[in-house]
Amino acid sequence: MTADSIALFAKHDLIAAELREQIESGSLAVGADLPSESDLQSRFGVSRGPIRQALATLRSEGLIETTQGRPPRVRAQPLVQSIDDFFSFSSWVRAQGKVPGQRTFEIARRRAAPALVARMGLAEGEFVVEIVRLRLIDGIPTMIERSSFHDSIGKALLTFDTDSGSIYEYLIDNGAELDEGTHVVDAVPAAPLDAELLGVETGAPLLRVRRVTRSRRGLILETSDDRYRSDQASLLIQNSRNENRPTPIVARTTHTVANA
Amino acid sequence: MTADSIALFAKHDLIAAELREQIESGSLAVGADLPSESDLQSRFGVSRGPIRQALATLRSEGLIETTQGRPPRVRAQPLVQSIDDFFSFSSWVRAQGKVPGQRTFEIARRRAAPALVARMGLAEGEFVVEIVRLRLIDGIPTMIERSSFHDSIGKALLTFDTDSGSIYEYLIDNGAELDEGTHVVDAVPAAPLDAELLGVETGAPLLRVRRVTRSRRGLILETSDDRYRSDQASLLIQNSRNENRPTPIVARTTHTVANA
DNA sequence: TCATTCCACCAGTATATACAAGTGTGTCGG
DNA sequence: CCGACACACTTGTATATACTGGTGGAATGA
Repeated sequence: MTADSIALFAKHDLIAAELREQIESGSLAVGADLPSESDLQSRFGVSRGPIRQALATLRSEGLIETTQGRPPRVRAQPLVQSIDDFFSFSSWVRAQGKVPGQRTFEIARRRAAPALVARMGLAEGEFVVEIVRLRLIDGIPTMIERSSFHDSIGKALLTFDTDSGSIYEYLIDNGAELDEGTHVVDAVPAAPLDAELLGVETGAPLLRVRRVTRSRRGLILETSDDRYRSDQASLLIQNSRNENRPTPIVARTTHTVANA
Repeated sequence: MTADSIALFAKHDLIAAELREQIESGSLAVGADLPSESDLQSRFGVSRGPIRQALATLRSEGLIETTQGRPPRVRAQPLVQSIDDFFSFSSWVRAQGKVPGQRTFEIARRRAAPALVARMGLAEGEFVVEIVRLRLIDGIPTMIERSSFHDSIGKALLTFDTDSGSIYEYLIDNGAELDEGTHVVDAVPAAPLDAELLGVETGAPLLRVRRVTRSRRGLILETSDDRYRSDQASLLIQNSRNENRPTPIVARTTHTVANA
């Protein structure tokens, strides 16, 4: 996990972080019981509130499961990705111990095409910065990325070496408020150019992820059309009817995960 | 929303349900402020704890967003599907005001093939119940479903009219503990048979969702391989870097949603 | 030996209270 | 007229306490 520079001053965040690290490092084995809430209270020297808040965080991340009457348990398959790993290709690949790569084919600042004007809610004639890149994992072509950035943040990209690394991280570091994203996932046939770059046959099925990224105020800052070689990447969703974990876990995977 | 027979006795659940209904009915408009926590305390006659728990639930569902120092606000695009709508094709289609349909091609009880033995963690020679169905939306072929059920619950299906409706709902009503699911999403070319049934060309890209459904105790009760016509259905994921809403929202959509 | 009962422990829920920290408004002064 | 400040209100965080109901193992009895 990358060091998160977000302030973690609250006790429940510190407690959650410590327990999370123990789980991810294997210090708390899969299936093992966590200390009971009262144990955690005395260990961390806090009251029950922060303990429960920390456990709720881990539960929402799918790392533990809780049952009334029993201590919390470490869940099997503690697959968790940080939100950055979902937004950023580079961060995702590195989190899996592999090496991300990219080859930029085009970066241009131009007036948005009519379809893009509608999709991004722009005024006619507004500029956007468009980038087309091939993304690689350990040198293997994996994804074609076509992004359009709002001019306000896109201009910064014109001076950025888009072959050097993560646009997402660059923008975040420069203060861009890429806050929330909507992703629509479907399957499309590979166009001739995409097929050649990805090393598949024309018409081969690709997993397409179209993303719209908004600022906190709802302004659309980026739209993207990412097409993955489906033998290189897939999407994983874990969800539960159990009221203890009402929200799903979503992650990208580099290959089909074993059915544990 | 279907009437949920799950017990909702806790006050925070009742409060969340009432606020949720006000949001979904439009009684609380998008962007409008919710009453402050102290207002809600006096309105519902409870202390601050259950109020905050209810708000946390709505926040995790993406219905509201909260900021320190300001009352909670109703989020734009309150797209929420119940968990049943994600597990059950029929429930999902009906929730969108459309008519689900199904044509059963095969239902059989047989010894599990070696690959299935491994995938479901069975003993060699164990029986499974396998079902192949074409699923339709308003009469339009949309998905090919190949499911394998653990014998313990599968036997009940042999006396069920699998053309009549939702297997999932039938099993739940009969006490099956289908508790959590893992879905792996990728893209595959249409096999000749699938292509014919779905009305697409052989090799056309299909969105494949492979599901493993487990009981609360981790026993694998069902595995399924669902292949969608990608012009009929797609997957939608909303997530946020904002710490207020750490968990994503996942939903199936019947067509590409407009980029609002 | 084995099933049943009992009980200590545990998480879920709820109340009351307190302080820190962010937001927005209104007032005051230049 | 407008900027700076103060203040009321709000959510975030934390403590202390209490009760309810589920779990699992130990003690009990047939």
